[in-house]
Amino acid sequence: MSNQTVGLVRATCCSSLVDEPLTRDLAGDLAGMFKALGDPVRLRLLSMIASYPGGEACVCDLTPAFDLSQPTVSHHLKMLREAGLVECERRGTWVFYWAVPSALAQLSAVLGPAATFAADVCAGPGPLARRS
Amino acid sequence: MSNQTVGLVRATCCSSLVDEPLTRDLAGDLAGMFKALGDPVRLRLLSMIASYPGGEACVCDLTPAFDLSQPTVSHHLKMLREAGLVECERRGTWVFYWAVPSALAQLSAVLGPAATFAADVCAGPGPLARRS
DNA sequence: CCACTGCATAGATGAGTGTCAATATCGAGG
DNA sequence: CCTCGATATTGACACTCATCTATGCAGTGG
Repeated sequence: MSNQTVGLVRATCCSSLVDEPLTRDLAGDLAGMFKALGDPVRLRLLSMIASYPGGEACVCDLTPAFDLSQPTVSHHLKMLREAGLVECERRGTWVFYWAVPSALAQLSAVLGPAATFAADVCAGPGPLARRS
Repeated sequence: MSNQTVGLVRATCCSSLVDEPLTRDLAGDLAGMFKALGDPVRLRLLSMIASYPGGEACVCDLTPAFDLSQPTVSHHLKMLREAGLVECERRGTWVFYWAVPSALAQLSAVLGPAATFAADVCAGPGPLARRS
């Protein structure tokens, strides 16, 4: 529903932390994605994938960048995949991964309004009204 | 330090997933915050706090909303606090929590560009070039 | 057909996490 | 002071997770 701002992807309509408390279901879905990002290795993996020329990267390019065994990296990629943050495709011997824009946009949109809203209302961190 | 854009807090300048691979340090910091959001209870807590009138909420308002013991809710609030996502203050008998805008803005900023970038380059999810 | 390379899966293990009951702490009010 | 209500802390326990080694599976190329 509702018109989407051109050039700015709004995954699910207007869902934000500040508009109203998240429903149990939505919170569960979002938490699943955030949890996938809650590991330095996975965050770097996603960043490497997204920043690779063409927006996709081969596993053979990612694995050597970590001091981890190949199965461990493969495991983290699987977590990102199951969270819906990346997708992959086999091309001959190699497997290529790319980020899922809509998923990242949804997460960004959930946090964005909360940040700007709070920044508007109160200048800087801290409570707005100090009723003793 | 460093000047902040008025009305829109940009925690660390222009850091995004797609610009370049995240450094080990930054990935660690960000992952710590994402991990804190990687639990449905904490996500709902943050949402309830941020969406409360005035942008802050008393613990006594939050606890009854969950089918969890009071210590458990207190534990989750501590996690959010240690991640830098919320701050709190005691007022008499009660303790009030509010969200930290700059932290949420930083997380949103890290994901946002990645989403719009990828959305621009390739229409919809999927690899851009299919070189067999 | 066979060996080799790239990647995923399986099983094991130590560290971390979410939850609770019990207890401590902190302010308010009599 | 002494008690009471509101939060935080502690300690315990089951469960999840990050990591490894070993193994399996899919393409490639001789």
